[in-house]
Amino acid sequence: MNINEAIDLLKNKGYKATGKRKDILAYFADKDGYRTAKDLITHLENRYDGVSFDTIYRNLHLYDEMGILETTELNGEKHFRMNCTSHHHHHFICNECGKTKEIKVCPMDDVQQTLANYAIEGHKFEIYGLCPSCQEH
Amino acid sequence: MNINEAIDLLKNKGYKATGKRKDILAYFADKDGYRTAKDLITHLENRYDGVSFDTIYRNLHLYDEMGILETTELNGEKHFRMNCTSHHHHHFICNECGKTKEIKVCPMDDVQQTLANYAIEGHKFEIYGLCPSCQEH
DNA sequence: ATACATGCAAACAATTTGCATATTA
DNA sequence: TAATATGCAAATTGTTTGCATGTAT
Repeated sequence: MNINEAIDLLKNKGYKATGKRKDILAYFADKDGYRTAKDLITHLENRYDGVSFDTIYRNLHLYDEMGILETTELNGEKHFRMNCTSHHHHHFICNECGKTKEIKVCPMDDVQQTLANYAIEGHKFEIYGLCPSCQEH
Repeated sequence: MNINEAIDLLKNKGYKATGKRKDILAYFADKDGYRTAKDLITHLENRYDGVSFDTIYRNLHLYDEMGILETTELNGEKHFRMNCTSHHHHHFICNECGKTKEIKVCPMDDVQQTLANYAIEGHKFEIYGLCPSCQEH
């Protein structure tokens, strides 16, 4: 998902592509890791006088529902990143810098038959640790 | 991990096996799913006049650190269940009743070599959905 | 008796909401 | 202009902490 696709999606659904909405998209577009609402607001404060958490959260939720962002919960805080809808995959998440590395393996393949009578609505497979560069400290 | 093991562990580490600590253990001992602090307090309120979240949380954390309980985070709330230290495994978690089903497959086996230069500190593999009985609604 | 546990009250942090105003299509 | 977005302030929810008191060993 890139910025223009996301903006089109917004417009098609009757939402307005405001400056802040675009800036939020731009913020996530060039990051390869999960970021929190706090990360985002500190970034936005540099270019706007007043940015409020309510707007941030409203838009993060909107983007999440629209599938523009993906969400994960870590230490009681929600973390967001651009959604790569093109192919299903999972992430290694660095505990230090938050960067992610894509994992192509999806364990669900091995588990489907084990859960034959269960209605699967979702799953999560995440690996935490230190990426190579964060180990050099 | 059963109640008596947990109580011994407490005592060995110099902690006291108080009535509430035992009741908390008893609460989790016969559940096969994750429960929240709120679940626990509603249960305890029936047998105690005053139970406070601070005590609950203090003990849940203690049990978590001691490895008596395992924790997962779901919808901004921490969920706890008895830790089955005997063998490493994962869970299907019912979105309706919270019950879990054990999954023997661990996807980490397939991923180790992909992350050769990464220091893995933990991982999470959880499957969400509806268990067979919760589908009959 | 003494160290650990608890309750109380209050603080915290992340997130959400109502409502009036501002902004985009 | 008509519908949607935003800011403000305040409320909510989940969780944590300090301190005085209570309790298990």
